[in-house]
Amino acid sequence: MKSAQETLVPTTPHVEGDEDIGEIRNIVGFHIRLAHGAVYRHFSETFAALDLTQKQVSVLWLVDDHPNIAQTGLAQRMRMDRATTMAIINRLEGRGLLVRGRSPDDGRKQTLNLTDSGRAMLGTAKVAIAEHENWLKARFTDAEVAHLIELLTRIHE
Amino acid sequence: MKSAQETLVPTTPHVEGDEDIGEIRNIVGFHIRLAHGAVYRHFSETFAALDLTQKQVSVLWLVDDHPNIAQTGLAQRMRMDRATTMAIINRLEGRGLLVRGRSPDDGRKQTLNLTDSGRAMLGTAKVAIAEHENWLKARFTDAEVAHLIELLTRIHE
DNA sequence: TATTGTTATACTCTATAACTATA
DNA sequence: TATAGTTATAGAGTATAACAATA
Repeated sequence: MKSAQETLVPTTPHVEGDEDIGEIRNIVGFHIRLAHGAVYRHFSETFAALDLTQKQVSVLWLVDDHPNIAQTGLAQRMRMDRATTMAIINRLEGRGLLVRGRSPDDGRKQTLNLTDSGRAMLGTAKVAIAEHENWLKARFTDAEVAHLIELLTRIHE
Repeated sequence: MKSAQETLVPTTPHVEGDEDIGEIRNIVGFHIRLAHGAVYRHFSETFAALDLTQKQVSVLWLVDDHPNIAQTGLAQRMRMDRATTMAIINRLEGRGLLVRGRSPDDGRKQTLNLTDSGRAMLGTAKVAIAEHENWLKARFTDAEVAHLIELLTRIHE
């Protein structure tokens, strides 16, 4: 994309309040936030027609990969708390993309599974994800992609 | 706004629903989202006492680096739209951390500058950011940090 | 007691639309 | 016409607290 000018800010002063942690562009967290925002925006554009968010697609995908998964299992994989997970599940269930069921093993748990409609939606979503990922990966070599994933994994795992 | 579909992909035909784009853990966007979430949560904990968000700290820092910056200039650097920027500025101004002024050059623009209180808060925040960054960087070598920033920059710039 | 699901609540971020003032 | 700021509105994500049912 295009860059904002940046490029400067003369390292500067010794004024009070100077803890000397450097410039904001050297802060890793700042770049993660901006990169996430850029990815989020492109994702939203790509999925506007499907009316699905990142979280919703991830949930559909994970439920498809793990039939009968409980909400807590989903929450762990997504690094979300129960309440946040509930909100997303409610939305997807309301649209008829997945169904809740009773777990035969544990009366406290519920099973989550995709409906036929949900599976069809996931299929379409995966095509859009492939396009989205191509946009994202276009600026990297395969080795760089692998390295980036490895570095990011060290942060969230 | 652009609908996705078509454009691609018959890498694997056959079975319906099989787009064969691999596993979710090979999706770069998935890892960026999880990493961002992990960083966001740690940031929130670190800044709970200061009651500042990532966005708010970034704005304070950028205003300090660019005195008299206009809201639109800030929006460009933060990759936010005007309305989002307004909300953050209003909050910070309400807390007395920055002030709006009239631009002498352009009657449409306003100048943003930190108050003494804002500068003091930024000083404290930078200490907390240093701690937060140390937590984040602990899992990387210096070379890896530099590489990670370089890769992330290619995404958001 | 601990876990799972649930509901209620609240705040932030994000975005769009429409309006005003200025260029 | 275009830009800058503003206001109103809305949806999504995030989180905490409290509760019921089950283990």
